[in-house]
Amino acid sequence: MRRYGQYCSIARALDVVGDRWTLLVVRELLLRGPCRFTDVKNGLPGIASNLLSTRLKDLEDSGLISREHAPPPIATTIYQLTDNGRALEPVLKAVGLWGLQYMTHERSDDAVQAHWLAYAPTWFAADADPDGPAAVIQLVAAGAEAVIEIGGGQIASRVGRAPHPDLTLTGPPRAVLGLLTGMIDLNGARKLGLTLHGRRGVLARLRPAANPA
Amino acid sequence: MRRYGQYCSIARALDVVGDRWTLLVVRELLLRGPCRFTDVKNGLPGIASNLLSTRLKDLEDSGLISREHAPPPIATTIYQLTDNGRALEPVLKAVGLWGLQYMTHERSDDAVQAHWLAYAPTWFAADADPDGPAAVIQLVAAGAEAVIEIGGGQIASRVGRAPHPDLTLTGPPRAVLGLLTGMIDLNGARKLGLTLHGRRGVLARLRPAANPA
DNA sequence: CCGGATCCCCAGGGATACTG
DNA sequence: CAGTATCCCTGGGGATCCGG
Repeated sequence: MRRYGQYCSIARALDVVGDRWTLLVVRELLLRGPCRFTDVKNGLPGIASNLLSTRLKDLEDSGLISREHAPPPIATTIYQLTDNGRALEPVLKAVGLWGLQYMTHERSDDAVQAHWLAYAPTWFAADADPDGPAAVIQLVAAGAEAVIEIGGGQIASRVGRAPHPDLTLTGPPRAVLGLLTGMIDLNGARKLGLTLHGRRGVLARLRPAANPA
Repeated sequence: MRRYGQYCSIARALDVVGDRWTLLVVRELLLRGPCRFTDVKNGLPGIASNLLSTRLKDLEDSGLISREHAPPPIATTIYQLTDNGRALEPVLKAVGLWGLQYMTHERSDDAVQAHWLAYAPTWFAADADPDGPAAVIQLVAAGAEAVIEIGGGQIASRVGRAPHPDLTLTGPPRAVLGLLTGMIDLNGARKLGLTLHGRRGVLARLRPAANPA
């Protein structure tokens, strides 16, 4: 990792996480939680395995992730973020919010993962009914699945499938994301190919909160 | 600029501003306001002129900066951020806040600019006395000068010198930054070589605000 | 199959020189 | 002053191979 050599907080931060792929590795570990080398690699389509290897090593040296050798019968290495690694979440949030403007068009050769889409609402939306019952939205896009969990004033996302979701969204990534972020209304999303199963009133729980400056 | 090819807001953002030096170019234009090629270059010690040239071109193509040919007698090109470029400020703020942890030690070969130090308090501090009189702190570090202006609940920073500052801070960068951010108290900063001229009560106006999640 | 290591190749970045 | 042009070199992409 080449350094900028500037006594500036921003430059110092970029010395650590400014290399190519580094922030995306953090994104995957943040969204997936502790996981294996291959899981991280699957979440980063396009990365070369040797590069992921060196990135994980660098991140460990920087104290942003820790590696743990799980004992048999698992017998594999588990990677997870440290507290300082998780402290990068505000950075991912700010970057993600700014990047939303570039999501209005989908490229045909883009890779898509459902949990990338599920992550977006957590940046700027707040639970509009904090005292309401817990609600679960299931996302199915591009063959992958992710879950948005709403309750107690919080919005969280995770990889996987929920047993009994209140609402299931299926369709092209652009339609799913557009509806979740409010960039596209329900009619528009339907026209783009979105399918809804369940109580669509749950969507009202995702209300954009004031964007912190 | 190589693309990640992922339909993810974070990856899309990094496609635009993830290249080396790019965010630091934005930092300079944000802190300096509209300025010339050489001004930007002076604010980015270590960058090669050809690289700055291509970065400015890329940023213009992306719509983050605009270039303006000033008429004679100036007869030079002025670069400045567009609204979308300025919209990156929350990103710089999040990155800068996270990077503060790496500022506790100074490297001997680090470049320093006073306005980098002056920028930090604007990230997490709020004017503790919004109804109080406007106050000005002059920074002098590493031969350069920057100003922090406090008033009306806002904290702002800029390059240069103020005519009648309420307080002037002089000394090694680490001491100046440490005092401004609260990482070092007054006694500690003095021991590191900090000199204060004027009303040091002004420092109480810089009170850390709640860190937005 | 998992978790890498090794090799080759090329584009992007760094240093310097040069020009309108 | 405001950039281009040039050369060199490293870091990253891609494929393949290897030990557990």
